[in-house]
Amino acid sequence: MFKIDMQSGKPVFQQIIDEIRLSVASGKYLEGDKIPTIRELAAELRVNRNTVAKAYRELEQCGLITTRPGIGSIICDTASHIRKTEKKRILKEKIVDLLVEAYHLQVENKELIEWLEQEMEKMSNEKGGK
Amino acid sequence: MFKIDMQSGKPVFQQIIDEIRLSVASGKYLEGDKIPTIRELAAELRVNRNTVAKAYRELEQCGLITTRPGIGSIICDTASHIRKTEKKRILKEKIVDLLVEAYHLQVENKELIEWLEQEMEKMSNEKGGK
Amino acid sequence: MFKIDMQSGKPVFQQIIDEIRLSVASGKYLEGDKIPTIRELAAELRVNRNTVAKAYRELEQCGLITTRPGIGSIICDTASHIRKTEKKRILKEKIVDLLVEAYHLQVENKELIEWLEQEMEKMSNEKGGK
Amino acid sequence: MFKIDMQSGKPVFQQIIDEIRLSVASGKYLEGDKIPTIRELAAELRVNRNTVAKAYRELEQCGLITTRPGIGSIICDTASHIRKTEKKRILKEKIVDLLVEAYHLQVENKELIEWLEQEMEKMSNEKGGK
DNA sequence: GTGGTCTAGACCACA
DNA sequence: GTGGTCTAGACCACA
Repeated sequence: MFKIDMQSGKPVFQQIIDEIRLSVASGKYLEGDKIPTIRELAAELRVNRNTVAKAYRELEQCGLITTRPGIGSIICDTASHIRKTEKKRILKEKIVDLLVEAYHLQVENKELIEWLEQEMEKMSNEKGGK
Repeated sequence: MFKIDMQSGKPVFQQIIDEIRLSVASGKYLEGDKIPTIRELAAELRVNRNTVAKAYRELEQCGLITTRPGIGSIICDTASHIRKTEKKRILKEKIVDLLVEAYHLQVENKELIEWLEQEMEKMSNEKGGK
Repeated sequence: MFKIDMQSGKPVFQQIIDEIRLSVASGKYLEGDKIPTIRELAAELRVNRNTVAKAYRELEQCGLITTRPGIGSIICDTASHIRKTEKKRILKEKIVDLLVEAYHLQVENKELIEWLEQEMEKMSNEKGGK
Repeated sequence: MFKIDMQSGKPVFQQIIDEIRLSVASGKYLEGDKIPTIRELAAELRVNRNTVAKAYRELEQCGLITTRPGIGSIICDTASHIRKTEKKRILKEKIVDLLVEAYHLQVENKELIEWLEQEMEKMSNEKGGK
């Protein structure tokens, strides 16, 4: 599935959240798909069950999955109903971060957009191939 | 100069780092410019001297500023000598983050690129206006 | 374990760094070994937790240990991948220091080498005895 | 004469002390030689006069130079009358430092001794050539 | 006046 | 239980 990077500094529970969100965004998981149980994923990633539980709890709270005790978790909703201005605020913050980093790495705007478009295509291919 | 958001969840020292990196990226600071002393910035932002010192220490360690006891700190190097493959790795990670977020917020690729280009223009204007 | 000398003029955090580097060099710690937690070492040496944390942060930054929140710290890498010329530069500086000191103390070169070899043997004995 | 490295982290006054001690150890200065006045050296190195004054004060206090107001400073004594056990203590500390560093840089004992002997020869040549 | 070191102590996130 | 962040405040070395 995916690997946890213990050296990365990013909290383990956050890595799990990010990976599951990526799986949904790239089409690996579709609405209604079952995802691994907390026990299964904890065993596979060799992390504490509480850590996986925390990740699932947050994913549930933001509406991406539903966890039913005894059954497991399923992807429940890929639609987000946040207002446009809020969306713009969230994404602009990430965009500025990206631009600042690119500036310090001395990467040209043109090249940055190229890489962005490559990743967009890669993602939509993964979805198409499914 | 800028404000610290105590509610944001982002550590104060990290906000300081991000703001100074942004100031360099947007051309507000140029190589050789003096930045506020630790004491000055701490007083202005109303945070502890140690917190500013921590931010400056990290900025120094990654080569953006030089701090000399008894003198203060200056912007010392905006050129980064990281290898191309490494640059690509760093930026692709941030790009994927951005795309995942955009997907979940149901923002079209086209719109995302538009917003990115707006921010690019805004930054280069700030530089030009200097 | 070891003692902190509050009179020595050498900063406490630096003494901690030096002692742990010595422990690794003399074979007391091997790759993968757990070292005391920040809290434990602070209690034992009777210094502030922040001071130990600073020492550990620097040891981590130069790649000798890995610290993980909630877990503790382990020795992670005794191999240094610095280029030969760089190694020579670093050590020659220390060698010149040593020779200047020996000159002013009027210690003969022959005697200095003798003492050096004694220390080398002492260290390798500690490793062998492990 | 020599350069001050403002980036090195070593205090400026300490760099001056080290350089003058080196000059004596390597035979560049002999007993009775005049060294630059505080004003001259401060001008040449482009550092604060107080900083040079501090270095000279410490050199005088440990008996290496004599400063006479209005006249300047001369090298006055290269003989140190410290007891043997004290000498050994001072040098052993520096030797252990050197060995720990060499270990972490993965430099063999044999090679380290080779480099030490090279520096010894270099120094004695400088003296002979005088 | 400047940054560096250190303390005591509070509160938080994570495993 | 572990490390991380932050504060208020003291004292020191250096320029």
